[in-house]
Amino acid sequence: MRNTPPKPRAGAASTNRMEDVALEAQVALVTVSRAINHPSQLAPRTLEKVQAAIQKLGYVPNLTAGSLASAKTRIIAAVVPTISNSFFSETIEALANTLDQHGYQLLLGQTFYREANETKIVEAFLGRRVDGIVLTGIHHEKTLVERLKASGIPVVEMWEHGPHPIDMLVGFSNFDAGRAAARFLIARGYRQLGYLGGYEHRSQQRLQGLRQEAGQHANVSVHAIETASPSPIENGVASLLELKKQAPGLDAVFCSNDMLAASAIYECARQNWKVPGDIAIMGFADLPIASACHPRLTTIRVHRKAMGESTARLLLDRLQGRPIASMAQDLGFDVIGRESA
Amino acid sequence: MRNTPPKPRAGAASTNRMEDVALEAQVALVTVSRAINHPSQLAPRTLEKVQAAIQKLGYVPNLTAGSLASAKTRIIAAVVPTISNSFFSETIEALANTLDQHGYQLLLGQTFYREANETKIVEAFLGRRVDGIVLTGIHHEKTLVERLKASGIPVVEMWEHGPHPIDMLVGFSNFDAGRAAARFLIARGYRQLGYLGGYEHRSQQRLQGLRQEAGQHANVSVHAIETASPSPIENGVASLLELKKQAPGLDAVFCSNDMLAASAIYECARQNWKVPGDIAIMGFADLPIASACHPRLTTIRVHRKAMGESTARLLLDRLQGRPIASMAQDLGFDVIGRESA
DNA sequence: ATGAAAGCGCTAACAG
DNA sequence: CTGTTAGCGCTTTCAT
Repeated sequence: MRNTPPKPRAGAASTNRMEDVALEAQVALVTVSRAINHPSQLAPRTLEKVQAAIQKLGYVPNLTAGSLASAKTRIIAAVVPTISNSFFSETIEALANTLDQHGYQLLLGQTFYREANETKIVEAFLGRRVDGIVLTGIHHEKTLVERLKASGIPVVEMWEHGPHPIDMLVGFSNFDAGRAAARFLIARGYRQLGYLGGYEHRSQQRLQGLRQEAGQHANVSVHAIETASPSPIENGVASLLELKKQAPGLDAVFCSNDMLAASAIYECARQNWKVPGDIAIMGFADLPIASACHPRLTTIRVHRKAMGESTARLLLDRLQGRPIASMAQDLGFDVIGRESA
Repeated sequence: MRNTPPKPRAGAASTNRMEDVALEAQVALVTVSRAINHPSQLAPRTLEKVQAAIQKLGYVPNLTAGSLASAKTRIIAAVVPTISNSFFSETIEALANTLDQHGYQLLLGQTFYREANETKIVEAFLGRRVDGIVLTGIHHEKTLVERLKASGIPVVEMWEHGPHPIDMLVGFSNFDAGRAAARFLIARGYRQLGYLGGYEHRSQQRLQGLRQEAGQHANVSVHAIETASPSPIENGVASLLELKKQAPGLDAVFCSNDMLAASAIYECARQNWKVPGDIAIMGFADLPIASACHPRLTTIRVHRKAMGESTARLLLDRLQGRPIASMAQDLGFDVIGRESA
């Protein structure tokens, strides 16, 4: 049935091509293309004919070919430390979902908290000529930043906030979140603050914030233990005990993650420490578990879903040539006072 | 510097092309291609020359073009209900990581527990000519199954087990897991079993298993409440209270998810119910929180990471023409007896 | 070991 | 509104 059946090459697909549809519908190949991509440009009757042919042949357009011809892939790549952390999985979920609704798809990369991985992964994504790139945080290898800036490809950095984005930015200040936590705890009368968190960059920023705010108050001290993993649970609980041993007067602990905080609350129960009587616990993120805890967890809510959605919208606006309202969006955070602190 | 600088088309990339590298290295274009894809076929000196040129120009091969020419995309698509659920995020994490190590990348789709979404998403993936597809579960729309079978594309279904896979299968029997939970609870002396879980298909299978095992014992009853969402926390806790009201003699509850179980344990503390004295709680999955709980959570461990890795390996073996040891892998599960039941 | 030629399946420009 | 022509940048035969 083929028009020109030349010696079929190795990679030759056994699938129907646009030409087959054109033949079937008795129109030119380009008309089929238009029926798919710009249906409004066609006469209703022509459109129908083509659609019928597509239907009949079960034709599925080859987007790879389309991408090559149009220099647009309709793929967005996102790089996060790991999707096992609810922090990022919910943002990615929202991002992918929003993109999907507009015909874009998400290619996923994970760094496992290694900067060098990030550079390598993005390199691979650039090779795929993705239409946009989403990065976690604002700290990247210098070569990566340069490459990205040179490429002119839309980039969104998320989950942090800072003065010199590569391109666009959607996040919040982790430092300020740490300060807010300190302010909250201090206002509630706690004086010996502890910090439980990993070595991850954003956690560290929150710790800095905590320290700086605490430093502005007499009689307020900060005790921190970094656990070995970036967002730990088991280690975290061990660290709580260690922390309490080092600073017996510890009266409140700010955890870098609600899951860690939830585990800490369990550990306090195990130790027979009253929360918040003997020790107050504050979390971070406002994950679902935070409101299920007993006592309910005081925490800092960050807008995980909104970050994903805003990131998607920014990218879509840019790709579709719409004006960008604000290149750097600070979505902030909310201190949620519950029972645990 | 271009060889033939014709009127630059719209989508014309400003990037270096293979030809630019060839010019720079004074070799034929195809030699550059080989330097990248089959370096062993080249004379060492030629290879060096080309690599130097690539380096000098900062050349990044266009994988879209390569994909079109070779009919291979090196992209694997995976569809899960949602990555917000740790169940799937850890499997996807392992999958993506393993694929990445072999030069494959992951395109992510989420159904949000709607079968129809799955069909639509996979359709889009097929348009991208992905090299393989990963599906969650063994229940799909009929049209999807047919399309997939007809396409001949490698498919792995995961997180369940059953007799008629579309192609390959990596998972475990949720039904058997439910039975195992019942057997465990009954052996520990519990008689009025409760079930807390969502309407999700795999949860339902576990409930069926629980019921069927319970049915084989006199004096053992099962009380179930389905919560409104597929894997709920807040509702789940409310349901626990409801369940206990309906069946005051309830002595053990099997939760469809460790997070739900952890929340249930918190709720019991709030109600002043001793766990496991007044009520035993059993979870599912063995998430990190399970071993941090107080009391530590008795649960069923499933091999989330291993499922992702096996899925990747199966796909890679198939794509690279290696023989497939077993097309359907049952990775099983382990009952982990801790303190809560 | 290297090269020349011929597409992969589609979209964009330019007519008509 | 529809068609013709010319590639997108790469990989694959097939030849040397």
